[in-house]
Amino acid sequence: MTNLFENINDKNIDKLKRFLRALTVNYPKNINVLSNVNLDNYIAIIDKGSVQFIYNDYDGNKTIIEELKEGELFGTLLSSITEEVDCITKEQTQITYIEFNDITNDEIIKSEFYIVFIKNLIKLLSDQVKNKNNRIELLTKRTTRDKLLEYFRMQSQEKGSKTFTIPLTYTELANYLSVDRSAMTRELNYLKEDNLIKTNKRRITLLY
Amino acid sequence: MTNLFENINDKNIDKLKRFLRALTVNYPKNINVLSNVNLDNYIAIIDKGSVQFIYNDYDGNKTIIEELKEGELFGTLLSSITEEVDCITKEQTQITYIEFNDITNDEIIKSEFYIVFIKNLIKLLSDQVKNKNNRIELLTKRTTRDKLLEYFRMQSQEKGSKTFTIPLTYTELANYLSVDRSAMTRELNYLKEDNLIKTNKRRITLLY
DNA sequence: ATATATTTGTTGCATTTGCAACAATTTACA
DNA sequence: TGTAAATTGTTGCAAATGCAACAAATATAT
Repeated sequence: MTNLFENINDKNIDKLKRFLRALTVNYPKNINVLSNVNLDNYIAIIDKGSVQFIYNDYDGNKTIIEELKEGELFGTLLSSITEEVDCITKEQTQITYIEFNDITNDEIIKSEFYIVFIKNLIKLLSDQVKNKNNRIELLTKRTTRDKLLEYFRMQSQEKGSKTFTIPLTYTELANYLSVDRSAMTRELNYLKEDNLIKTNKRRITLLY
Repeated sequence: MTNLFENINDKNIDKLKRFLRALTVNYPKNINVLSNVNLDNYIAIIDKGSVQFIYNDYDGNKTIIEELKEGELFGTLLSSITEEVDCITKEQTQITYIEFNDITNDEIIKSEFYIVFIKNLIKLLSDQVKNKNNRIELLTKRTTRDKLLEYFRMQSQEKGSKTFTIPLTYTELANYLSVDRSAMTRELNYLKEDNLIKTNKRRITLLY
């Protein structure tokens, strides 16, 4: 995974951040991040840790919209951040905020590492689109079975093996695929009965 | 909608494209675009027209994955473009291809409109993420009813009115929401019975 | 203008799925 | 280490939805 400051040495990272007027904040676990942010049009990068975006229903229900990990982006530029959405740190988390307009401010564009930075940023944004495309591909499958099989196919391809360990808990996976967890467990059992997969905890083997 | 060459005059656009070694191609209707592309790691921008990405099933079924219009992006950088996917022009369409590495080639970074171009590109990519996020928000709704209501809410907000005309045919909408079209029609009827909406062709009025 | 293609409307039926309500197991942490 | 919290497993049931197979209405092309 590329990070925003890939191929820039530590000294220059500090300089770069100063030029960008970037704001880097360290949060403890379980902090509502958005409540502290007073920026206008910004991109936020998760340097370390992870956050959950939680949608608060009109009648008090909470839905996890997404979970972002190291290297992932959010911000007004990328998503409609509304009143109803909280962004909660899942662990100690460091986030860097950059104002959109500062991406091309006078100071930064003259620096010798600007090009590298821009390339990193574009790469990160592209990866973000790629991730979303993958999730959309899963979500558009009509049945839980197809969602699971497609997810396993992707994992298998990524890991280069018919056997792999999924990087999510089953609860998180159900959320990611947007299906009921218990119904998903049921479908996993059917897949096993049909000899399409074998599982051991979160270790999956494709049998076809 | 921002376009890649926003705020750059026509003369400079030509220069910019030359510097970027950008390839601009005009396609007639119903052409398979990807079959002609011989680039490595690229971003493609739809300058004019529209395309459909179509997934070809192992047993001959076709599914429309997505439809991209003017200003939207695709390419190896943004999506896994595989054997099974075709990209078909829906009308006469102009597409510009840019190699990722050329985004920061020596010639281009010295030009006076580079900054504008970079900002446009980042804006376009961000918009792309935003679009995907919106679609994901819809797709994660568990019922057709909720998908429709959320879609209408978004449209209503965007248009700033309780009455608006949806920019898709109902067939396309069903595809976008990934639900069966006939089941969607049924649900639309329920929504009308429940006095939540009124429709006239593709003109929707929210009654709440 | 007319034939052809596309979109829309409708309905029965089988299947899938969400939901609820548990128990059992595993993990986190004070 | 012990207790609380989170995750996983299971199942009955009602509701939602995909699918198929049409007819009707629009739109598109020659």
